[in-house]
Amino acid sequence: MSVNRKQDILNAATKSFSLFGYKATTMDQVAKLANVGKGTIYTFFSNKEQLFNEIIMDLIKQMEERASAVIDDANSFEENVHHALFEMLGFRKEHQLMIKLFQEQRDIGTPIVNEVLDKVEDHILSFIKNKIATAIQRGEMKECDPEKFAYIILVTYIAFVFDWEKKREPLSENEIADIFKTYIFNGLSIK
Amino acid sequence: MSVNRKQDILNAATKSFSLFGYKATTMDQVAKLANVGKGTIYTFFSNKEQLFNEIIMDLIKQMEERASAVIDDANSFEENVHHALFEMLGFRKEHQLMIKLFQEQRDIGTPIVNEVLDKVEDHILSFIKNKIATAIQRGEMKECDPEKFAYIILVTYIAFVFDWEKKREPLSENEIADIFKTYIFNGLSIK
DNA sequence: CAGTTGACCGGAATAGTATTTTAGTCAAAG
DNA sequence: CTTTGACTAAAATACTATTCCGGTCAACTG
Repeated sequence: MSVNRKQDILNAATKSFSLFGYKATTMDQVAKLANVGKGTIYTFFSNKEQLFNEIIMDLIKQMEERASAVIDDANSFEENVHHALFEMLGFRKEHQLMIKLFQEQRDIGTPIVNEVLDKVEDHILSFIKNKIATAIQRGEMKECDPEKFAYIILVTYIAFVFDWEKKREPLSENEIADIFKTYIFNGLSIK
Repeated sequence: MSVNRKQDILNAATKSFSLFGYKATTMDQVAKLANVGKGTIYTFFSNKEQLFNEIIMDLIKQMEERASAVIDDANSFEENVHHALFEMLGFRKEHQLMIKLFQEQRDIGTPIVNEVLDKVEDHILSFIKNKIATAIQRGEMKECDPEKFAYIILVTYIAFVFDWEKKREPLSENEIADIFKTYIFNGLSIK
């Protein structure tokens, strides 16, 4: 018997959620994958939803770590935002669990999945908001409402990274960076 | 018997689509509302989808007329875009048929409705694109890619008019105009 | 006896089937 | 000729039977 059954369960559940989504993952499945009895899961997690939430919290933490890792105080605010956002959106685009959850949201609309993806978006938004507020304080950009500006940035990034290419030629990372430089940051940065 | 049965049918169908949506509107229903036999509908329209399309084409025409009506060459490009977009989005928000179709897209996802709403969006996009191209030619704004810029404008407007208020305080028309002035047009207009 | 387990329960989802509805046709009526 | 509504086949819906699954807990184990 493993020494860290809680982690085994988390790993098994993550794998199963990534492979089959939230709805199609059964607790029996997770128990089998984790080599524990089903009852054991309920000694660590009060129910399926809480198990899921714990995994998502960790995922958010990972995203923020990756985004932070890519931010360099030597760079301009604009460059940092771009790198961080690309890191986060790339994460969303590559990470198996995220992909599966987006599918599930589109195809089934499982309420718990909707909730969780909302939470992820909130975290990204407040991450950007903080960066903006800091940049203003440091005098790197003009005064503005960080919440609204963060919203514009996120909405536009999502549009270009995910929606644009549904009906048009996909854009490279550099093209998207250019779009932001030209249309969004252009009037707001202080040179 | 009415002299213009085709128009009667169009009116009846518009009413029914507005009230019940595309899927829940039956051809029997339309026939009854229009006071014609069901067969008569098929002498003017080859099928339900074509009848629907004809109504939508007219709707698009109406939208463009309203948008054009509100554009004044004496005003700045920015003001004109704002007024036109607000007119169009207001139209979408108020027009009974549009409201019903958005509902149907959300709740059922009827493919024909998706198609049609896509077409509406395309028309709005190319409307904005044209305005941008003209503004550039006239030297009212800096050189830029009209397609991408139109996309940014539409995406951001939709986000602030429809999505922002799902989780936040709704914004007034003036606040939204200000947001665009501050964050989007700021760097692009030529004063 | 603390920690673990899987058989078991009830409600929820799904599959299978019967019934109804509806887009489109066409022979008859006007 | 144009108009019509009864008709048809296919699709949608309602209904029922069956399976599935989250969560529990009495029994088991070391």
